Amino acid sequence: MLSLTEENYLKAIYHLSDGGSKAVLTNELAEAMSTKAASVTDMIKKLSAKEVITYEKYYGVNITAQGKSEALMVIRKHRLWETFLVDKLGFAWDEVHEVAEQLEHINSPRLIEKLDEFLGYPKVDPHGDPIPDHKGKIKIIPQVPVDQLAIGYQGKIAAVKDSDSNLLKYLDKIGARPGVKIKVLGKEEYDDSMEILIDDHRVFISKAVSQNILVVG
Amino acid sequence: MLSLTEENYLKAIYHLSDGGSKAVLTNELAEAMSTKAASVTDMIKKLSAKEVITYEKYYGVNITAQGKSEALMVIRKHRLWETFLVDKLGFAWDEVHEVAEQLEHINSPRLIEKLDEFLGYPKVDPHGDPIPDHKGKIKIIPQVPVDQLAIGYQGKIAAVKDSDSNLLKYLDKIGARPGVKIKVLGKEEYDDSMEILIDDHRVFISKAVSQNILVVG
DNA sequence: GTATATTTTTAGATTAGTCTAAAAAATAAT
DNA sequence: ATTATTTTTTAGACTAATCTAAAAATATAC
Ligand SMILES: [Mn+2]
Ligand SMILES: [Mn+2]
Ligand SMILES: [Mn+2]
Ligand SMILES: [Mn+2]
Repeated sequence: MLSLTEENYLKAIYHLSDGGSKAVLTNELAEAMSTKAASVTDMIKKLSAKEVITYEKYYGVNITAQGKSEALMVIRKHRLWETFLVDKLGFAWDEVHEVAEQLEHINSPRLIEKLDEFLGYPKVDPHGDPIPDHKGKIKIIPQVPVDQLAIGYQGKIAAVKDSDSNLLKYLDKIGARPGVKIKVLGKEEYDDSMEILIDDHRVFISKAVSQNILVVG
Repeated sequence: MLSLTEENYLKAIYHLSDGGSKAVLTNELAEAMSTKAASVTDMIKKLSAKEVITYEKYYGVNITAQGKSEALMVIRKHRLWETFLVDKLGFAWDEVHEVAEQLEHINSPRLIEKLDEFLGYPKVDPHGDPIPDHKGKIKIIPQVPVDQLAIGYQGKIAAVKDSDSNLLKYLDKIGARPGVKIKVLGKEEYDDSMEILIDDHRVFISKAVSQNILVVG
């Protein structure tokens, strides 16, 4: 059984390791958790005692199969609750992340199964992120940020980064939502800004924005 | 700002004091919180520092106006979530209390207002308990437990105690739900059991049961 | 009205999560 | 191959919430 804080650490480790494919360093975890390296060292000792990660001194942490499964359950809850807030309660997509950060820690398997059913077993959350199923299986779609695309690329927006409310408000304003058509028209070498077509609408976006829009790779 | 534990203590104080109308003793609070008197004394000091209760050594605690308002907000959330679980997710009424104990601590005023709207501004929860409105106003209906009724009493079930799952399953089986007609036919002096009519259905109930069915006083 | 029993409070410890400051290990630079 | 820098770990301390055991206050009994 993991505490709320342990769940948050584990989720961060899952994300920073790209789903378990690489080791996570103490400092990047400290950065992600807005805490100090010393606190991270303490916590990773506890998490490795609980066998959700493995830990080699000075070389970072790796998530175990069990840890991955627990992290995916928290992510499942987070994304189901975000979907509920948008689809059923009429929240805007920029208002849900903070509340979901709380709701993801509610412990009731029955609640999550019922919620999933109530929502019609959604495959993705309001930001385009895939929702793990009740077995913890997640369909990882390889996603590429728009700033890495070549001129002339045509495709569809797969997802957007969901943690910054102001970014989401802006993306909504320019119509950059999952599923919408996108085409790269030009790149400005000077400041890495881009000219793109969103649903046949021409817009100029800064690098800070292009990094946060993801298309299918 | 109150911690989760502080919220739980305050809620217990509100209930034990009958909504603020009498003082609560250390030991009854310890009993209600399944903890030790020493822990209660510590917590009481913190709560009175936060001015949600007043505390006189050896004479128990009283809830302040601010404390009452905060307790009512937690109760509002608890009962709205219970209503959501039953009405929208299809939970049985004996399955919701434990989950609501967790959900009641989610902090998001917007979430609660949206949830209230989504549920159609319900007046009572699945167990017949009144739901405080967004101002914290609660319609206190004076309720009397069935074991205190005289033979011949006729009326309607107002509410049932909601914390024991087995009791609720049994009440459901005999049809004892809020709003259902009830009539007292007889009382057995020997064991305080009663013969009652529930929706024109004759049943015998023990004292343990009759204490947990409430009618309008 | 003194003795006994009950209730409540204090004292001292424990655990989870966090912090700052200092030591140790690993990496980079001369 | 030393020295310097960066990263990570340890050491020691703090807060919230809990506990047991002992002391103090209140209530009850004779
Ligand atoms: Mn989110
Ligand atoms: Mn999301
Ligand atoms: Mn309840
Ligand atoms: Mn209830």
